[in-house]
This record gives sequence, structure tokens and C-alpha cells, in this order.
Amino acid sequence: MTVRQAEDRSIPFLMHQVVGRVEALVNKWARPLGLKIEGVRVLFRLLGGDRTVNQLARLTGVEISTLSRLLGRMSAMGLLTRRRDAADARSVIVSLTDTGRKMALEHQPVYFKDYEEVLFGGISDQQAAMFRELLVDMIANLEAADEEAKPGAGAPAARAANA
Amino acid sequence: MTVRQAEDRSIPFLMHQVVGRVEALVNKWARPLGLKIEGVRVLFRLLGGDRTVNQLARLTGVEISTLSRLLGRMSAMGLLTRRRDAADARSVIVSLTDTGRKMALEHQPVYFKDYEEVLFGGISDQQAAMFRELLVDMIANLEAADEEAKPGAGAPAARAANA
DNA sequence: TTTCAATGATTGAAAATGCAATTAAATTTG
DNA sequence: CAAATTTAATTGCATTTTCAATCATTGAAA
Repeated sequence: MTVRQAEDRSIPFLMHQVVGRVEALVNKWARPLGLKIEGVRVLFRLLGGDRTVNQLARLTGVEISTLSRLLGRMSAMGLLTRRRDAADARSVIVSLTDTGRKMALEHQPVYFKDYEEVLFGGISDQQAAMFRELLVDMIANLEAADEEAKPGAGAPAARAANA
Repeated sequence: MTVRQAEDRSIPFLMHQVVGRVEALVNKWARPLGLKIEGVRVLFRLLGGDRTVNQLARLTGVEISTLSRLLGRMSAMGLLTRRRDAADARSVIVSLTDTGRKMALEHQPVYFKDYEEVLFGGISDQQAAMFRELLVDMIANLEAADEEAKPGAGAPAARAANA
């Protein structure tokens, strides 16, 4: 216990901490359901309607090949189904089964109550709103940076002739 | 391109987005160095002085067994060394080699310039400070929730009689 | 329309991860 | 001080993840 855990106050570090802790907590929470956080995200997301694999990947932030296998497992668990899109036979449409929908509906409120309330305890709506805005700004910044990176020079090697 | 990426405005989701994008960006950036984001964190962290494996785990948020193996790889790359602590022979002290220090010093400024400036573009110092405070509050909340969870009842099964 | 490129999803194989032992040393307790 | 407990780090193993093919389909170009 020599090193205090708050040695680094940088925002990226703190954000990483928050996200990591939320993940750990949700994983523990979701374990009895046979899911991890990504599975929970997929499950809840599908309550909003059917989605293609691609859409799910974007919406949940799960890498597409990882997602493909995750969907296979969740399908084997009877939580969802996959079928070819009639309109575009490259796409696969993912839907909740009755079992999956039931599980999602049953747990979603508990999930939100447990973790969003925990997270925002003692934080006013106004503060939360501002926080959210800043996050949106950051995402925009990152997106812009990513666009920029596409055409021209790449990564540190270009500057530092490598190590 | 049917689904807009901002379909979900919830703070956990947005935070996940930000962290995920930062990670992706840093991974791309660090690739020419033969590292991923965790390795970069370890490297920069060690600029602050030698650390035990345990301390590094806490400071970087990397799981300890994962970290142990990562240190093995970085050691093989010649970036750091491990030696038993004379004062407490259970601990292992991790130090940068000259090569590692050189790499860290060379890239740290670029790293911070590239990614922290990107992240906070258009965000005032005052806003950033408030943002940071909220993150600290959230971490405290999560920590408290984690403590609470230790003794008594566990997870959703306890509430929902399982799915 | 035949060819070429782009898109969506899956899969093979190598690498990485996380959990649960395991080993070893220090600390506490009887 | 011996036994039991705790702490630090590593490793074995099963599972996951990732990257790079691969396959099928669609859209664009010649």
C-alpha cells in the first residue's frame, strides 16, 4: 500500500479507470447470466430492434470478428437468431428470441438502476449534462483526428525514424 | 450507413466510446514501437521511477498476470529489467533500461501532444477541471459500490431468481 | 454483360487474456 | 519460535481475441 492509487490525475487515465471499473462490475453482475459486458450490450441493444452484424459492431464497439463469434455463442444459448437479409444477401440480421427478449427486459432496469445510479451518485443532472456534452465533444475531436490520419503521414515512425 | 453512430447518448456508452477510440488511436500510434497501449503505459509510467509489478498493475490498470507476461515481452525487447527486491524478496522491481528510457523520453512528448491535445481541443481548462472532478467522484462511487458488494448478497441472481 | 472493386460476414491460426492454482517470502498469531 | 495467514509474482490451461485470409454478394466501370 505504498503507492496511492490516485497518483495520476490525468483525464485519460481517470477515464480508463472509470471504464475499467464499470466493466469489471458489469462483468461480475452478468456472470450468472452467462454473459460478459459485450454480451449484455448486444442483448440490450437488440431491444431497440433487429440489427445487422455490422450495425451491432458499430453500436457496441465490439470488433467484428469477435462479435461474429459472440453472436454464435449467444445464438447457441438461445438468446438470438441470425438470418440472411433478403434485401441484401451479404448482410445477416440479428434478432432476439423470446428467451433473449425476456432476459433483456428482466435485467435491463436492474442494470440501469444498479450501475448508472451508482456512477452518478451525488452528481447533479446539470453536471451530468455538461459531462455528457464534453464527451460528445471529445468523440468529435477523436473522429476528426482519425479522418486526418487517413491520407497523409502515419504514426510516430514518421517523426522519430523509429526506436 | 443507415444507423447513426450517436444513437445512444448515455454517459457510460459515450465514455466507452471515448476510451475505445483513444485506445485504438494509441495502438495504431504505438505499433511501430512494437507496443500496444498497455506497454506504452508501462513504459511512460516507469519514467517516474522503478516500480514493483504490483504497483505497476495498480498504476496502469493492467491485470497482474497479463502484466507479468507483458513485462516478460518488454524485457525480451530490451526495454526494461526485472530484479528481486533485496528488502522484500517477494517483490520484483521493474526498471527501464537505457533503451527503454530513451524510447520513453523520445515518444512521450509526441504522445501527449498528439492525443491529449486532440482530446481536449476546444475544451477550456475550467471545463476540463470540472470534468476531472466528476471522474474522481465516479471512481469514488464505484469503489464504494465495490466495497458494499463484498460482504452480502451478490449480483442479479439474488434479485431476479436467475434467467 | 463481363470484369473489377467494395462490402458484409465468417473462419483459421497465432497470440493474448483471465482465472485458478502454485511457489516463495514475509507477517501475524498462538 | 512454529504454524497459519497474507502478500507478491508467476504459470497452466481454457477461453477469447485479433489479424489476415476467405467466400459470397452487390455495385461500379468498361
